[in-house]
Amino acid sequence: MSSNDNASRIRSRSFNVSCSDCSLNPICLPVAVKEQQLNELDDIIKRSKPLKKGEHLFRASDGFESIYAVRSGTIKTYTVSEDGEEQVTGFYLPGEVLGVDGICNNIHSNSAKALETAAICEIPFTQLEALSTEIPSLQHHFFKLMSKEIQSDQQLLMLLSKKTAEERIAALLLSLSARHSLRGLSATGFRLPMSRNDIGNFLGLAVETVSRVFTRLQKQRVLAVDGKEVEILDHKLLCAISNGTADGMVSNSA
Amino acid sequence: MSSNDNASRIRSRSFNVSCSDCSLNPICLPVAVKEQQLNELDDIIKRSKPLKKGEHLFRASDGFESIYAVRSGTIKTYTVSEDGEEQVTGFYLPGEVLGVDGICNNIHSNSAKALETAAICEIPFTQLEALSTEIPSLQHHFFKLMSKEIQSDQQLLMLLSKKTAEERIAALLLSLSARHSLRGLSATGFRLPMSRNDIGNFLGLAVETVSRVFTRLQKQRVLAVDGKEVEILDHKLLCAISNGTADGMVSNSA
DNA sequence: CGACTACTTGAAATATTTCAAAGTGAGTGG
DNA sequence: CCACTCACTTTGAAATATTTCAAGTAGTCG
Repeated sequence: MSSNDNASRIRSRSFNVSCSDCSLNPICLPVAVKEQQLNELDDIIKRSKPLKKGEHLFRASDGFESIYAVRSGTIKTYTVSEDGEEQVTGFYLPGEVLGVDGICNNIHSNSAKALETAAICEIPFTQLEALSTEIPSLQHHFFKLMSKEIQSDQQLLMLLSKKTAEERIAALLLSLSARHSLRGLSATGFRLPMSRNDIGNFLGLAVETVSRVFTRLQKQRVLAVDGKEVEILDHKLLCAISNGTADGMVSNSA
Repeated sequence: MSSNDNASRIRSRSFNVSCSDCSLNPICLPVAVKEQQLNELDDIIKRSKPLKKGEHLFRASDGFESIYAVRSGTIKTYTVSEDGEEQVTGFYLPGEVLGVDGICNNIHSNSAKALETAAICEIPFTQLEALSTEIPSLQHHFFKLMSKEIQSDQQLLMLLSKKTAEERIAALLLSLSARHSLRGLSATGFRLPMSRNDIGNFLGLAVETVSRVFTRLQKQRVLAVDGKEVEILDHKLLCAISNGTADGMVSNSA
């Protein structure tokens, strides 16, 4: 609808928002750092001009230098297999950190691309490591952050190997919903920044299947979909679908 | 064949092998620690009596206290979804470290079970963190280790969403082969410590499919399989199969 | 406005699952 | 030491969800 919905457009000045002024600071790296040490973190963070839609933040096989926190917009990460197949490995919303896959070999194993205009904070890893030895809570936060990445990958594994198309899509929508909610945004209505293709790729489904599932979920009155705009009409049922308790709707209230 | 192949049997004394005496030290945590500091690492490691086949090292929802390094044997990790479905998330060979998934919520999200008698080093995480702030190379190693876990999960993702049954199994066999090789063991002949069921579960396939694929690969002379014993007869072809370059065998020598 | 890409829908093709049953192996107890 | 049981594995045939192929529609951008 609103052709002017550049909510995520970055005003030029905002390049230099410091962590202490950033609205994401309660869910981003700063959570791990005390007020007085925030400057130290702030000092190593580089904020360059926003990425435009389709631009790469880094590419697989690039040398690993930094990790990145999303300030606005959405980033998708993906790997390309030897035979050229693309696999989307994640979608990163504001406040989320990406690039940690590069640590183990000093080379990025994913590429990262902006799905829409995106402002990014770059955090040189060597400096972050140094800072982490000084600020144990930052070190700890980092361990947690990587652990969380592992967990979310593993949840996705479960999704891909066990679930039907409906379940996978329900799970993705619920994940996005929860993450929006964490950011103080609507948990029920939001815009999918990625294409159907990306969704299918991420979930291991053909585009056509994604499309069909959206249609089915609309017929069931679980969703209202209008292009990229999604509204969750029946959150409970969507949960049920996501964990295979659908149809009969055992409705184990909890 | 050899009914006495208890290569992995632990002699009672070996409970207390220190890191400096452990044959795995070039591939395990000690790689990150200088000779003189090895004692400090050694001091926080607990070595209890070996797990017997089927015993749990920890269970999902257990409080997270420690991470674990496998000294001998094989550990499988798995999660259980709300609806009770099990998903195998990994197999851990000697020298590999597991349990890091628990860091982010202070609760293990996986269960870990011995597939055969297994000796384990337990490393209390709080102490490891403290030590990591003192030994930057240890901190770095840890970041690497977790990063590697992320990468391997992501490779598995690719496997599950893109690949055929043949490709998945080829990839698993190649992974095991490479890891054996890294430990100085045969890359071509080894024993699968896990059941066909575990393989199928891990790869997102029905047991029957796993069985059928093994049979097919044998007919193609790629493998010789005798129960849990596997021999890779045609490594090159197995690689080709694993990345979808099979049949026509484009044989892009490299 | 036209060209392009993204999305949707239908019908046929297919790989894998599911169901069913038989074969194999290891471990236990007589 | 053999027989019995139980769990694991293999194999076949039918069922099924998803993919693939094909075509049409909608939305976007120059």
